[in-house]
Amino acid sequence: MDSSWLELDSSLSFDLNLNSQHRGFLNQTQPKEEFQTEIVNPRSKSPSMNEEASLLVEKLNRVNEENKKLSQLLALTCENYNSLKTQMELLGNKNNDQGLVASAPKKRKAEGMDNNVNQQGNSENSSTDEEESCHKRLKEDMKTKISRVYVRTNATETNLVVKDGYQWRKYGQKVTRDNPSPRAYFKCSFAPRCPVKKKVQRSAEDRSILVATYEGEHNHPNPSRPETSLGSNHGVATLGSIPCSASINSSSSGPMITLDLTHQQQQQQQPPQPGTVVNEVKNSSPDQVKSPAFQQFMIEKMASSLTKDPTFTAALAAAISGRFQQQSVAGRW
DNA sequence: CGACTTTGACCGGCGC
DNA sequence: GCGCCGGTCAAAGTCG
Repeated sequence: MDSSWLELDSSLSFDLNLNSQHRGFLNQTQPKEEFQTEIVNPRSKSPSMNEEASLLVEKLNRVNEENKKLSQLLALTCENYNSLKTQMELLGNKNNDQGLVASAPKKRKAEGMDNNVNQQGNSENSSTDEEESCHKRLKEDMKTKISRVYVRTNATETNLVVKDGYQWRKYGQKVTRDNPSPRAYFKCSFAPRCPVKKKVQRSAEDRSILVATYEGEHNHPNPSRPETSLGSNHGVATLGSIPCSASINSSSSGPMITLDLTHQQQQQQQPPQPGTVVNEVKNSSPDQVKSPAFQQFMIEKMASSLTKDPTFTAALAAAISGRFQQQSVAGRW
């Protein structure tokens, strides 16, 4: 179990569950079949429109299939996570019972390392690799708060700029092995002692998506962020006790719904992401956020809050109808 | 002229 | 020990 696995897990859980919840939301108001026929019927006037409609239905079914597959993958991933977590807890308890903490990897220097772990590390080599990587990850989590933001941009653009309201100074750029796009390194330059760093790189899978990785916490307020600077179709909702922001954007690839579950956190340390189309943030420190139970709770809260929020439903309806209008206009030309 | 960007060099961790 | 790789430094270049 390494951090990349967890990142995948958390991103999947947000995106996919959101998807399934959207499906659920749509199903609540209109069963899927009806939803589809509503799309089809107005277009049954001409054969070409019929064709187009059936293509759309086909496409919709394909997407639904894909969502199902991904949901299954997510379930499997959560299952794996659960079992690993249980194992880790068992190992942790075992170590606590013995008054031991797993020894830190020998090769690593004690950079920002938890003193307890460092001091108690001893010559005993009983810990497994898995254990070591778990502890390494935990230490890293303690050391820095890491969050990721995905921003859709023009794939042809070459600049690696993610506008988030903070001032950044670029101090390096590298081409990494796993991604042909260069990775840019930024430091927060607004406050002289601000420790926050940012890495920006285009996604290897989708070059139109910029992946910004934030490390650390700003020790100053966002210089350019008025509290109400959310975009026109950006709204702030509360999922139970969990504040978040939601926005609907019409991009070239269609209306996309953004849920920012870190709104509360961002008010303190992370900037908002105006224009963000896909915004997933992994705050790795609280264990509870990672737990499947918590994620399930979040999903349920999200679903109920979204379906109850008239602003959201209106915006969603507008985005969907806008998309259909776009397609029917495009189909005519 | 100062602030910022670019880019090759350098450093340290890690795997073999 | 060696080489690879990600991250950082710092001199040179660019821009307003």
